[in-house]
Amino acid sequence: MNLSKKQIFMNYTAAKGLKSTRQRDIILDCFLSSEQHLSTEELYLKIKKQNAGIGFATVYRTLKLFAEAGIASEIQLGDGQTRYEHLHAGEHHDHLVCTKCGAIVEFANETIEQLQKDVAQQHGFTIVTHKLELYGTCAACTG
Amino acid sequence: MNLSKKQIFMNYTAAKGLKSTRQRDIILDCFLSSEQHLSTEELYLKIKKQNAGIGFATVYRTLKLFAEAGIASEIQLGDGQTRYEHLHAGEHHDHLVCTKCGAIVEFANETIEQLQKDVAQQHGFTIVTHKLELYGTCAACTG
DNA sequence: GCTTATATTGAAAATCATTCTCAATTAGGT
DNA sequence: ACCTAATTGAGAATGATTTTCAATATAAGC
Repeated sequence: MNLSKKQIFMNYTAAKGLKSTRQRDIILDCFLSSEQHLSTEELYLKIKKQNAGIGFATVYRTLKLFAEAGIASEIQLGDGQTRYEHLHAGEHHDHLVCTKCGAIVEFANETIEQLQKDVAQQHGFTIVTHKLELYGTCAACTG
Repeated sequence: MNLSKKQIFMNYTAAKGLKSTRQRDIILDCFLSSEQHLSTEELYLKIKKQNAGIGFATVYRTLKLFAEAGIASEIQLGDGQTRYEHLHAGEHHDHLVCTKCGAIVEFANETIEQLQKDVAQQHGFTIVTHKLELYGTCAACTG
């Protein structure tokens, strides 16, 4: 799976005439081996531990590149930081966010997706993406 | 309708021991007479045209106060700016956003709301709020 | 393997939206 | 009118992200 993500990214950079660099390899490995929903800064700090000397500007740039290449997608969960999650082709999911402990749970619901399409059609919109986030407290924090 | 929003706000400030000021009156009037979804900066510029000498810090502060008072709510539509919309008690709606012309259409769908609650319950979450945005192109821009 | 053109990098400066600081002003109760 | 606390405006400060730019590294051509 990681192999194919790397493939996709290499194909993308090749097609765009971009170069393959040590930094991008390191950042990609680190991203792929990370849990979901890391913010740019969190990933930057993680990378820095293993490989000093990679600037945060490069991490910002590279994550944007991952998103362009289609192997990552940006999410904003209301804490003012952009996070990136792994993107599996054709898949889509939404988020439950615990406002107390910050836990993030993913879910997918085909019926909701379909209703969204219906709503969009009623208003003449052609939907490209959507964002659905449910904010509240998780089981542990609700106690 | 505007009268009752003013009432709600006056009740809120009174209960909190806050004072009623010229600036807050102007900002409230301007907000109430504005279209939905204005960003803080847009509202600030609109106010400035009519009443020079109101600082942007005051507009920021006052809009936050409107949100606290329950007559406005903050929304983030992915353009990096916080927008405020009129909040009608008990009502909730979501947004269709045209990524070409920036048009924003509101919609409400009871079935989706119910499904969200179901999903949350399945994961043990107690939902407080949610955010649903559909991004795509509106009828005019799709052509 | 060396040259060359171009993409990339790191560091610092710049930007953008928003918040904070603080001295000066103002509202509201007494 | 007087006092106390809330409010204001301006600018500084903040935090996340982007840009700039000179130095460096990569891929392609010879």
